[in-house]
Amino acid sequence: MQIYNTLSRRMEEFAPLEAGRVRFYTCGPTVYDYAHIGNYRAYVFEDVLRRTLKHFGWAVTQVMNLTDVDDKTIRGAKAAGVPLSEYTRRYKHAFFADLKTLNVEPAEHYPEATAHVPEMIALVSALLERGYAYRSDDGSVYFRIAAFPEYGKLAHLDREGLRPGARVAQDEYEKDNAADFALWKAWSPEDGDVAWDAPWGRGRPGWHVECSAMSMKYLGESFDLHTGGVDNIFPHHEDEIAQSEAATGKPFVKYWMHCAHLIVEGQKMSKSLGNFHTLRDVLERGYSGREIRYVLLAAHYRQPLNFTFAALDAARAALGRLDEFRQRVEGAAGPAPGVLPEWAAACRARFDGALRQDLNMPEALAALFDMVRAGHRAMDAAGGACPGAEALRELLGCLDGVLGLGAGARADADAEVEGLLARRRAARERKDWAEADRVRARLAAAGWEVRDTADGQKVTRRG
RNA sequence: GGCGCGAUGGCCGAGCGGUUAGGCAGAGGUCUGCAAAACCUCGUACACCGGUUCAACUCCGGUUCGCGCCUCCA
Repeated sequence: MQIYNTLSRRMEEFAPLEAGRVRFYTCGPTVYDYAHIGNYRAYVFEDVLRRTLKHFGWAVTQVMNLTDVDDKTIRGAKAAGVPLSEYTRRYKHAFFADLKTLNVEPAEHYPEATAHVPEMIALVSALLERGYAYRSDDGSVYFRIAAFPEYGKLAHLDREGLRPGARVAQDEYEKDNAADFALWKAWSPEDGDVAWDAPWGRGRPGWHVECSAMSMKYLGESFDLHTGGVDNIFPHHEDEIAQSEAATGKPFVKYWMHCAHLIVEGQKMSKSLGNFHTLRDVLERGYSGREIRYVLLAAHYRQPLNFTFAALDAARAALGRLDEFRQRVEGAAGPAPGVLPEWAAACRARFDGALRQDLNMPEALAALFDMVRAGHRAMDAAGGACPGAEALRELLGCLDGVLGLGAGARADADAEVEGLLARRRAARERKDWAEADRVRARLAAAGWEVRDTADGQKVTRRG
């Protein structure tokens, strides 16, 4: 498959270092708060990527880190008056619950920063030994970018472009060069009891070194794929490359993929605009994880995505259409395996082709919807019969292995609903349309939609 | 200032040098007791100005507007 590699800024044919297996690292959350839908766009993108790799037959080893020590987590724990680990545990659990809501497949490893400090210390030691890092008077350790000529190759920044910006913290006067970044931060009183002992002093690891140490531990010194949001390109991923390649002398990552941000109702998501949404917020408005997932994956990952509630409504309708088709196929499926109809085979080819083209999900979905139309038409023409329904059902499952949209909630009618349905059936048999419509209205009020089909009444849960 | 991205029909959102993207919403129709679902038909879409070309939404140049990154935000 073709993917767009941020490193080369062009499309490349994807070929993992080891045949048949993809080693893949994903920057995970900093667990200091609930993640927002922008974060989940990245995680859903990575999930679709992971599922696509598996769909094309590669075995996948994916690692997603959990940053559970940094300025924000320390500050949060302090404000809450609880130990750091207790504070972050809550958000770790929330994060995994959210992934489940969005039907994101679990990665193979979720290493926590606080559990890998020895590995980070080893990496920093190697960088010190090789002359790529230096200690400051206060016991911090910095990476010397002047020692790594390729610094800037991912972000395509030259050193001239790295002038000190307004955001450089004032307390970083210890650095030789303003663009040098911290590998190790010396303990300061605000850190409280959050500290580890290193040969050069007490403190805590810098953020970038965490990803280098943990990715290389689980995936090796060189691996295939590293992903994240575009905002991670610089400095985070640039710094990871510098640290890792300086320490090992080997290429760090072969392909880098970054997803664009999302905006909300046409505007940048921000708390002051009141359009900052966590996943929980959106669920509370009555939308399902499945609907949110649909919206997040329906745009190409390298394009900014405009997240709107109108789009969620459209997603609900689109998913309803998919569910309708699936149910019709399942209803038509018999025991004979059958042969996949031609229109379905065409869809499969087009769907796969779209994925191979740098994960073109809009095109893949277009293929799916075209198949839905062709399928209904074929079944209508055949009086409801569907030759090859078994094979078709299997295909739908296969495509959903990539999409992860699953089946709609199949709520079972309870006794009361069954009773109403029986009443309506009787009314219809004696052509008492007024009574039939009254019962339908009652069911609708209870959230059930009735449809009269050739096979009798069918109810579906609405809302 | 540096690097980069975008502008598509009411909304979302692909794409390609010439042939229907797709979804949602809307209009008409078929079917149905009525609905619903499904199917059929319907929108003279590609920011603006030039240029290249037999042909440009698609390539090139410029303009306007918007956006991202330039030290720890997916």
